[in-house]
Amino acid sequence: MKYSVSEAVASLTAALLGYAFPEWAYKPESSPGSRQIQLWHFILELLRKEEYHDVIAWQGDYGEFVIKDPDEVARLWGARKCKPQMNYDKLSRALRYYYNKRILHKTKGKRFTYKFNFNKLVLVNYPFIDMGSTGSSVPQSAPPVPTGAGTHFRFPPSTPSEVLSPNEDLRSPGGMFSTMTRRAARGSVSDCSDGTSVNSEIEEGNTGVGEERGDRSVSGGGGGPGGVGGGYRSMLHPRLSHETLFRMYGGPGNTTGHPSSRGPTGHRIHQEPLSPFPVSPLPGPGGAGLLAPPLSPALSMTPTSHLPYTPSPTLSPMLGSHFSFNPEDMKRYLQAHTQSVYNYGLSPRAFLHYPNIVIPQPHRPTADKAGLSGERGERGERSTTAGGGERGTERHHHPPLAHSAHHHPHPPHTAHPHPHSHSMHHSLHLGEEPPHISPFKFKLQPPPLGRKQREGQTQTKLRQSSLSSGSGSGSMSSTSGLGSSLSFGSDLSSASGSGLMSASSSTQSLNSAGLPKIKVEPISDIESEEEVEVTDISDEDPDERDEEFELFSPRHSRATDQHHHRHLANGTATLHHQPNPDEDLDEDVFKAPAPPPPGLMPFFTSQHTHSNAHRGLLTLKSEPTEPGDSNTPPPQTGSAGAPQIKCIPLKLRFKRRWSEDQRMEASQEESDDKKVRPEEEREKERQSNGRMEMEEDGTGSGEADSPPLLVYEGSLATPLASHRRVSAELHRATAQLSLENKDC
DNA sequence: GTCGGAAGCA
DNA sequence: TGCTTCCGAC
Repeated sequence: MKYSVSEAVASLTAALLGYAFPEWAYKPESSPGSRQIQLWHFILELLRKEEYHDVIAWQGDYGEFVIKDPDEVARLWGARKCKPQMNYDKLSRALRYYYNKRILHKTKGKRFTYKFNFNKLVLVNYPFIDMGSTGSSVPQSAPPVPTGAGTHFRFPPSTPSEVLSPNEDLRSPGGMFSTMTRRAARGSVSDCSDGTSVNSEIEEGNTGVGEERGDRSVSGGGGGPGGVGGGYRSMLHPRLSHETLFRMYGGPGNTTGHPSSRGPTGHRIHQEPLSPFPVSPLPGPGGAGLLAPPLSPALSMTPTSHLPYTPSPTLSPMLGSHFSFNPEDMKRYLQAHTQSVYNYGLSPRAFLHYPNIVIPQPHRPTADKAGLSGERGERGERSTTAGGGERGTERHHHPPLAHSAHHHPHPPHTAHPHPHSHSMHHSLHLGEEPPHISPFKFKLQPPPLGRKQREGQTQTKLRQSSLSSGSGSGSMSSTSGLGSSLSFGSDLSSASGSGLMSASSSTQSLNSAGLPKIKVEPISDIESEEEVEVTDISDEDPDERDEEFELFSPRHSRATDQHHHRHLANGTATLHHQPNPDEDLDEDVFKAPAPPPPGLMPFFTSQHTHSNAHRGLLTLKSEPTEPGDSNTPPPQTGSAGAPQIKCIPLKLRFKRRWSEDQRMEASQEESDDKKVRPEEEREKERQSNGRMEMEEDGTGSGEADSPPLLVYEGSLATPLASHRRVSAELHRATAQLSLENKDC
């Protein structure tokens, strides 16, 4: 067809250009519902052509581009669409429509600067791909964002310099072909004769080229997983499973030589799927190959001016070589992605593309009922220890982001109610490796902006936890959420004081550049516990939730603070969201609960809905160790307490743990008090603490911060202060009951 | 400059 | 559906 050629050309062009931008992104076919080129396609076209870089170019953050010459761009667009009257005002209106579609965002404070939400584009273009574990249940087209674009991008763009490494950046398949590419790239962008293709001539003969490119990428070290024949064209099966994706993107670190690191074709797949774009949904001539995830245009083309290195899209230092997992590089990639998450809205899911990244998973050798008790014991011990750095205690809430190095102690998720939704988990288990506990965890470090507040937050009792999903749109200033570090797979339950540590560590991790960074650090139970915040965006307001990055955005944090955080004694808060079906799939990454230990499965399975699942997660996450929370988490707003749980053992268990912890803490506290304070004072304090606890329980004030899950239906709702005591007792009693329900 | 509603077109 | 056009508001 008319596109086959053009596609091939586009593919080639992209390859030659050295930036892996899936050709499908430029194709009309990738614009559902329209045979006409869409504006964003057009923009991409311009962006990928050097000749237009003086008119429009990638700049700033990942996916961010600036229209240097609005009039010219408008003119080109008008020419392209045969709309001579086109002007920037109209063009910009069209761009604004992308806001709600989440295809594009406006970079506030920067004129003519926008950002692509690649994740969204992917979703748009890969409707059939189950991007998230729960993605299947999520509507593809998220609801419009009521708050408008204004609420987005709370994070000032951070400099990519730290985020991107030249190598990574350049790991595009076709760097060496830059010259050709440029030549080839020259097309008539303003050709209004052909509404479907910007550069019709260029795209001619696209077919087949993609494969070639794919091959090149393999040999060229390109970006890609190369191997994957078909270049950007994807030969994906209509229903690409997560497993497949993982395979595509490399399973366990290549260092492990995991089978999953190889593509279907047997080509080695690189673990660094840099591009936010997954394989093209379009069938490729090659047939079977999965494409190598192309580098994101943003990554490859991202600005050069402020980068310490020059990420020329056309030259890749890495040419001809295979990617080998380099922790440093990986880290950078992660950072880039993180940045995207923070600043650009990319989903944390992007981490899925980084098989080598170890997302701490709960280390539960047995992953059984015993796990809890054991865990509990560990925790208890830890709780008494200030900085316990034991590892392997992280728990499940981590989204199954990566599996390679990181072992998933969880048993097969066969019991999972959402086969599709949690396919990721399955994929993670590909090639079941021996249990391995990652000694490191990756934490998303909030951008600078949040830091200040975060510190403030920390100082303020570390009450607000960042990742909350709030419904309200926050102001830039409210960055409390930023302070939270995301710990994928980190354990919520933490020893007391962990929050502080976490906060400090996070702050620490923030570099002067202010980039959101991925913090790689030894897993500390305590820390992990506190970091749990991350989470569940499922409940967020559709609009807000919509943007993945918002998970990390201050706004969320703030909102969460106000409405969803559960404040932990240690200063960390767990957030919970209100279920929202419209959520972006991206969020699933977070949402997707890691498989619970067998014993807990019932609980999870019972959570059928998205939100429920989340809650389940949250519940786990919030597994509280903090004394302050020990009694009862605040009631979750909305349906939190819904009788979805048939078998409550989990909660009960948690409860029990809480109670125990509380007791322990109390004891400890008392001991401490005895040392330094008179009995009377101690008593006073205890009482005070008790009140606080009760309040946090949900029996008191904490409506805003209602914690999700752990809440017991029965215990939660005791609004009256007079009932606090009773409630506490009830909780304890319940905890006891948990023993009975243990086997539920 | 940016936003977003409204109406209209293909 | 995806803009295009117009326009008032900020």
